[in-house]
Amino acid sequence: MKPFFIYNTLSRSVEKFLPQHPPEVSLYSCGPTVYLPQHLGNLRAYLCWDFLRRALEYNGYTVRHVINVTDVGHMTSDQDAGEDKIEKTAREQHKSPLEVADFYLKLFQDDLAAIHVEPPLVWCRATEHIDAMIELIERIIAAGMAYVTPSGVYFDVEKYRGENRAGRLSRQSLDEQNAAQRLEHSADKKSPHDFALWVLAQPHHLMQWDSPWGRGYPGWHIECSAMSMKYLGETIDIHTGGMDHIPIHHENEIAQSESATHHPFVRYFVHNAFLTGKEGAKISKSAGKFPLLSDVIAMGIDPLAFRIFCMGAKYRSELALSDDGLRAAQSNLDYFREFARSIPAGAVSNSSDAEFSCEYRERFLDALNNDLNTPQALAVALELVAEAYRRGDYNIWNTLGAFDRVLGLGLAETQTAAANSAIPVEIQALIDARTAARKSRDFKRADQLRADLEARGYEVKDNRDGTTVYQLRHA
RNA sequence: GGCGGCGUACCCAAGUGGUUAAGGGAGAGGUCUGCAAAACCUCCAUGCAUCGGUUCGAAUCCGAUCGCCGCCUCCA
Repeated sequence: MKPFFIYNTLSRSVEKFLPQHPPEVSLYSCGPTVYLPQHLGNLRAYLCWDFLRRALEYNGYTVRHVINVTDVGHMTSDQDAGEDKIEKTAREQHKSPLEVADFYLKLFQDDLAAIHVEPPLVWCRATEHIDAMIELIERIIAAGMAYVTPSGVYFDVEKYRGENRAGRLSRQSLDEQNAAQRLEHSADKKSPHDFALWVLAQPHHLMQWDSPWGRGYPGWHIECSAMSMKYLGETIDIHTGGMDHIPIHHENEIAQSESATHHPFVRYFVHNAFLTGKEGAKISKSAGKFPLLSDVIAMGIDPLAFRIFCMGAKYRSELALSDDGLRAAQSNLDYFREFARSIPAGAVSNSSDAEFSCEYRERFLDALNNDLNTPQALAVALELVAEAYRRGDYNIWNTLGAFDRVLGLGLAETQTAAANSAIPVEIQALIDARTAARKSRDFKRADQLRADLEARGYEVKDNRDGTTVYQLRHA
């Protein structure tokens, strides 16, 4: 078994991956706040983690994947009071917070399904884990690392800093962070760096729960700590998230978690770089306009082409969204599918692949295990198919099938659909008529019949050996 | 101001010390074909922002310069 290497933000270096309890791997991904549709940049993040998960599974690991859903406590940064994002949308749309969260979570899950992101073992929602959060906050208070005030329970960052543990992820000392602005509406905080574990005295907040400190709601960071511990244990193998979460969210998660448990919270922190907009600008929800999967589909691009598009760049590199890039990915998708549809039945049932495929298997695994080098893995898969065509030896179906466990393009389904698609009688009649027309060299009529067939969704191709193949489009 | 990242062909993008700088898309030519499609073949960066340096050897390490971007406030 070849070792898997991954970049760990904690050490700022590529490390050999060693889970605590092989072959099991605990994987926690910071999930979205469900108050708006998730844009393509969000989707890229979950594609990155899907590639990670599938690569680990390809290596024989069993992955326990948990994704959280933030449906309370995530504040806007409006200077004034700051409003809960979910509640803000609820007000604007005249819905309840629960309706808003349900609606956008469903939308998100539908998008993930369209790009073949495997569902996690657990989707966990903040509002359904209030008890776990309260318990954890109690542990933090008991450890002397948090204090209760009339406006809320705050984590004592100064005290934590005394233990010389702050800033490990971001490599920034607290003094370097310009936190002056943050004091304004939280005079109870001992230090501007302190962050809320539990918020009190916000009567206008729609979502409130009883707690030992009074009615209120949880701070944003505590949910990830509480839920990852609940489902994956107090030390998890891999925690993923966007680069933007390194300096605040993940620092705080580490601080509060380790204060409570006194042992490491996460072994490998893995962060993805952003998808950038068409002008090289960052895509962000707060900026207002952002591209969605539905925009891609409206361009005539298959959602799975977006999957390939994202596979074409490393998770740690920024990726520039572009129409050309999406179309290039669509070409790749068509190429794989065309191979799957036209592969001879014998090559599908053959259990032993051509010898030349061995080298590709090795290169594919090496690419994945080298810090999840998906662009290289994709290149290997494309080259494998090209070589099969070149040699006229299509006995690579097992290898390609193995690759597709990571590529996630559903090529087996494409093949099955093409093989099982029955040609209706009236279509067969048109085909026969065209064949006859070609034989009598009435090409005008043959071309007319081809156009008819294409209008009905059938693609007509004349192969080298003179036969003609007909297949459903977009199988 | 502080922290961090990036700059590889027309476009996207691998490669981070050592043979001819992956792969895809676009483009050009060709094979096949009645035509087309598909597929395959050939061509497409003596050069990796610029200038220095280290080295037997650098896109890859170091320094400077220019340009772009992110974070430090909600964001994957």
